[in-house]
Amino acid sequence: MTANIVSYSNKDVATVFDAIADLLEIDDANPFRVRAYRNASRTMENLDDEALSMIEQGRDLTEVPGIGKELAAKIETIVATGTVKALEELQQKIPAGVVEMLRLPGLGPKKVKTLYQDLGVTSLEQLDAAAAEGKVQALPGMGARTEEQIRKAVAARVATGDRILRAEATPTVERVLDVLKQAEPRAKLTVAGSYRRSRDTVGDLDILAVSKKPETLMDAFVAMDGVADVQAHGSTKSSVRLNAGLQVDLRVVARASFGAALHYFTGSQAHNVAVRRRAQKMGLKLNEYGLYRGEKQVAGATEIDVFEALELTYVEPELREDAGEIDQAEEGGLPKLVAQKDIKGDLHAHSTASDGRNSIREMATAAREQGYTYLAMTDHSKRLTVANGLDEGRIEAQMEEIDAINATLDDFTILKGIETDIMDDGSLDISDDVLSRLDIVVASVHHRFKLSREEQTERVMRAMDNPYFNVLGHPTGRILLEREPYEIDIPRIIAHAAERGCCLELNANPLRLDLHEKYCRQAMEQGVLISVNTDAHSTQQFDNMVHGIGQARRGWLEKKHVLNTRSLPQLRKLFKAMRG
DNA sequence: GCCGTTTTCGGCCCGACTGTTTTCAGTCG
Repeated sequence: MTANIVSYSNKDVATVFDAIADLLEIDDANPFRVRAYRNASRTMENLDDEALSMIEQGRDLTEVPGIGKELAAKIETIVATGTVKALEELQQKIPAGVVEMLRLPGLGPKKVKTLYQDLGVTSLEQLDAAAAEGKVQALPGMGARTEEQIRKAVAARVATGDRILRAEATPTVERVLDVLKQAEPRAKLTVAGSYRRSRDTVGDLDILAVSKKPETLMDAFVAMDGVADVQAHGSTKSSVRLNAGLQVDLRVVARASFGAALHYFTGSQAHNVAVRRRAQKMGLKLNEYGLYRGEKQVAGATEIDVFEALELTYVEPELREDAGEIDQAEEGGLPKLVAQKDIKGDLHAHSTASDGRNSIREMATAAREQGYTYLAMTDHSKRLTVANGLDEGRIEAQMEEIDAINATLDDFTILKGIETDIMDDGSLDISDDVLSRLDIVVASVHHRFKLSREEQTERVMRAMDNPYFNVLGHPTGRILLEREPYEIDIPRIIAHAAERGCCLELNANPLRLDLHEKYCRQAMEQGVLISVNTDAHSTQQFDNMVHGIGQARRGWLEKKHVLNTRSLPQLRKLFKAMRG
């Protein structure tokens, strides 16, 4: 046995395939070959089973849709070595910095190739310098405008990253809709794109409008405050980049096309491709103006019409990722997704006792205003000294305080809880005696993020074995755009939770949205309940539930799959069973 | 590179806007 057994995950395979696709594009390969790699990358990322274990079990990778003989062989090589010859050869041919240029808006594979081959540019810095010196406009197919665009794009790239939190984009969405509404009060306005699909982060914003005066809307749009750069300004489509770096697209269509346009503009691209292919097979053509048989529009005014004409039930935006939703829609088997109104209470919240901003009573009042019937107070426990975590004595005092407040409430209940720390060895940092007297125990990892996958997984599984353990808090510890999840085998955790009968949290904090949708779906399939909690540290943060619900819906969860859609008596019964 | 109730070869979603062109390629979503 060697000391360092390294294996590579589906995620690594996806990364390699994407890199190959980028390089192939620049190398002027067959676009459909490029697409095959892109599709395979997406497929691998969403695949439930790890390729490595599939291979070990002797399963045939070509059974996975979009994976043929060639790609299956490459996957085998990648999971063993982390790379593959095809990638290495392309990397020899094309330097890494060239790929980075591909990410700039306005630059695609053809121009990047020209810049690289004719000017020898291999980094953003070199590109900017070449543009500054006027070398770019001398190239075939490029002019002064291209050069100017490149300089702006490089500056914007340096200033801002790629994507922003969905929650962070919300004020911009509201502001843009407001500007457009004022310009043309009769316009029908909708936000589409990944924002409408409730993705955790968004790369740009897509606004759709129905209006008889498209020019009025377009003019107001490109002239609005905060526009740094107008990238396109047409009669039905415009595109701007805001000062903050975010790109916003506006599309205007006629009423008869609204549904088709909304569907098209909502995406995802992969979903659109799959639906259009279905239309094609039925002898129809789907575009943003409608669904057509020859010249005749057969649907398009509403999304429901379009789906119906394609013999599909309505697909909620959150499910439109080409992840099996089309097959299910054909069979009428799509889930009835959980909604905010189904939530009866929040099971993870903090007060001033640890690091929260509001008292228990204030938190309870705010939770009640959300329409909830219960709230679990789960302050931090003693190991987390920076958050003024509670020891056993303070927990007992808090239990008494909660009893006293509950005595004054008639239609609302505060549950006694704790967010206990999972220690290095998988024990919990509060004694079983005290845990046994609480209504709910949320347990979380707050330190030692760098353990190996095996160690971290074992640690958390041991914590779950504690008889008073109810919910695993923010199971992977990810912070969006900031911190990767720690190494942990979530499918194993899910299997263990199924055995043990305990729950996983979907933390609704927009920075976390942890558990990821993919694992929500896996948990659901194995009968593990998900608790959608805000982890509120102030009364305002109860509003974060909407983000958690969005992620839950992306994870195909129905009301019955979510712990805190249960009434209080049902909840108590479940907790009792967990301890039984 | 994948895929097949029209095909094992020849297809592979579809259209708007821009810039550099004189009729269209490139890019984007």
